[in-house]
Amino acid sequence: MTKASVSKLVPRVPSRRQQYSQATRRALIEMGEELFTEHGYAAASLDQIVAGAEVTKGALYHHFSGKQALFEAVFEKVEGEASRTIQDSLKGHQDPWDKAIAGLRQFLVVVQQPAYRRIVILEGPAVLGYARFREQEERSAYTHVYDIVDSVLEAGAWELDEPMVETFARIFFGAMSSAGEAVSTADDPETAAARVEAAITFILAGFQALAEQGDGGPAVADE
Amino acid sequence: MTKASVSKLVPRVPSRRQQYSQATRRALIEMGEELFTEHGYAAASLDQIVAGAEVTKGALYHHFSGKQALFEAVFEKVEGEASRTIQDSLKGHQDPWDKAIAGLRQFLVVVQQPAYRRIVILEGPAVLGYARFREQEERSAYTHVYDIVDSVLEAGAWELDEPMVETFARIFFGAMSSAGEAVSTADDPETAAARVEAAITFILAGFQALAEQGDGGPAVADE
DNA sequence: ACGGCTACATACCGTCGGTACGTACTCAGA
DNA sequence: TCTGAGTACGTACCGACGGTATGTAGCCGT
Repeated sequence: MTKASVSKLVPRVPSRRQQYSQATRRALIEMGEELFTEHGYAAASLDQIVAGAEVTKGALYHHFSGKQALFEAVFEKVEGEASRTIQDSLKGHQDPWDKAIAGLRQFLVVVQQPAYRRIVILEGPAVLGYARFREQEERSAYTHVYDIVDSVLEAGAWELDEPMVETFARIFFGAMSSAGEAVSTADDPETAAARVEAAITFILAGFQALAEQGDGGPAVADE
Repeated sequence: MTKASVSKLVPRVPSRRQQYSQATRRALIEMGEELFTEHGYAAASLDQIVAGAEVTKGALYHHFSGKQALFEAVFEKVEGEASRTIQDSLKGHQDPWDKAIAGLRQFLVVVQQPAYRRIVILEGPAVLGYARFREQEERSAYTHVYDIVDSVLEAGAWELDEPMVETFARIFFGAMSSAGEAVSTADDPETAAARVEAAITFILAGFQALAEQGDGGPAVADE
């Protein structure tokens, strides 16, 4: 085995040069997050960002292929952090309904963070385009929603195929994004969040009621 | 009464000059709709738009204060047309549940139109900002959703205050926007739409089940 | 020790949104 | 009918911004 192949298998201490490089990269992403959050994608200029990170455009274009690539890196960071806090909130819950409520609560917290609102929800789709936006989403926040919805539907003992679960997951994800946005812009976010929780709980209670009365589950109408 | 005041009270035939002016204004909005839909807000340049409308930037800036104002005019047109078709679809239905399904169906049709998807759903919030976006929305599509949700909840005989209805309306609006987007990007939009309809119908059935078993309705938890 | 390559910095370009200003044409009033 | 004023544009230009081409200092393996 050659030395080169070894260096790819065992974790290596990054050289000082590499450490510095990673530091400037992080600085760019952090300034990007800050300025994109504050001013939005279009209004945040690269000159501002590189000035804030105390580097030049040369550095930026060395690390990223352009403005959109920087935004994507920022997006990944914000989305990843949010996803992680949601995932954490699910631990310690076994009952699907409890998990659903716990995840909902944490999501309502996340969605009030300015960076998440602006970068992920508001400008993410428009800047990245739906395709890339969903690609990113599927690997993080949406996954949790899907899992939760899947558990809840399974608890109802309905036998649904994957696309149907997917449909429910999309619906709930959209519902919660919209609700979250309403919460974060409300005069009193706390009671607004409580209302959303009540509404979702009510919808879930409807599921339970249907399960108890032996409903056959959602049926796709024939054309 | 002076002649001037009369001219403001009775509808007047617009002068030839005014007619021409309105024609160029419409031409600008139409080209804006076309290019914003095809390339997106940022990538559609004013030069392209005025060239397509066969006028110059002078004309554009005479009618609109800038690019964003033009977009807003386009937004209003697209949103207004969509809203009207939804409103039409509600006629002839009395039962709240029927109205809900009819409205949902038409919304799923509307949301597959490229102009509505791109301009209203995808880029609307980012370009106009949440505040103005919601302002526009409240006057059109969202209003129908609110009315339908209100009817459905009233049919359930729950006594909900206005903010609670508002919360449900937001949730359903978000759910349907997201679902609609999923439908329009699906390989087979028709069956995808059928799935969404089944899912929403199922949720509404849950409401009915709760109503029948005398559920007290959604309750906001105390802190 | 040294050649090469990484990680930037500098200078510059084209495009785009926006503005300032000029002008032809319309239309109400004398 | 003539006229003056205002509307509805057209033309020329500007600054800012994203992106590129090129130069270079310093680390790093050999």
